[in-house]
Amino acid sequence: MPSKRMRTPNHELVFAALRKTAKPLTAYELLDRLRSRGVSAPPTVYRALGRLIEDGRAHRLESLNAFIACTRPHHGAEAMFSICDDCGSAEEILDPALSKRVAGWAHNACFELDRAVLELHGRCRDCGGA
Amino acid sequence: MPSKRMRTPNHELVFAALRKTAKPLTAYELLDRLRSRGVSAPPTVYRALGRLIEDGRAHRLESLNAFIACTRPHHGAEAMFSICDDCGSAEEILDPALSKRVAGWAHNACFELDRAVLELHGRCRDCGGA
DNA sequence: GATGGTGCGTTACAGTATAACATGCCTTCA
DNA sequence: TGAAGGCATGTTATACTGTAACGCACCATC
Repeated sequence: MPSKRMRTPNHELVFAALRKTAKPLTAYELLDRLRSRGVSAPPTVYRALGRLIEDGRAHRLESLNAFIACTRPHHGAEAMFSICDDCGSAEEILDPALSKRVAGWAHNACFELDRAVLELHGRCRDCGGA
Repeated sequence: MPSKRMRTPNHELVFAALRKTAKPLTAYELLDRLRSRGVSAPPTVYRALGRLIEDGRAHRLESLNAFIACTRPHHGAEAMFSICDDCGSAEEILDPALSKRVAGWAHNACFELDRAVLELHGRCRDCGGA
């Protein structure tokens, strides 16, 4: 029998809040935005985030302690981001050559890779990447 | 006139504690280990860590909220790590091709790169990377 | 109608990081 | 000599991030 787990109103509230902004949001920012919708405490937010991440619908940005919606579901744990420290926006990086290079390194080093955290900080095209 | 900033006993205490272990340490683990040496509160540890990082003598592992000594000083912000989720060890990755690929992506995307956070989670050679 | 799985609300707490202010030690330079 | 400023530190308090542990409700199954 496959999983019994379902999508719930809380999951969708959090997901919708993430999608509404271009910037990653912290769990507490999400909480503030959803209090009016009945979300009252951190565990609710964290539980929904955990679920969205499991399901590939959101990602955690480790270097910001923040979360972002993932529109295009992807394959492995290969989620890579560019983060603009000026405007706060973050975008998913899709670069197969880069993914391949990471996998190649792991293979050469006999490292059994589970998850790659790749987050590039700087300034986006609009903010000064002239 | 160059910087007046000096290395102080606190910096060296923290640096020595980091070097004494193979595993990354959190700020509070460092604090516990250094209480007997007179370090009494978080700000002291965080200030020393900030300085060590500025000076290229330590790195922060974003996905662990932990810190590790950097023996070989390096060039840019290119610090990349493999992290074993079994034994807790972390090792610096030196892979020029990978660094180049990251820089290449940034260039193509007109992204002005300041700092790359690259942390690979999995199992090291000893722990199961058979 | 018992049982068990899953999600939720709530409280309390653990873990991570910094603000703000006071003190002391230098160096500089009048 | 001594006033002034920079830097590191000590101390207290607080902010931010994340989880444990409990109890309840719902729903499916048998």
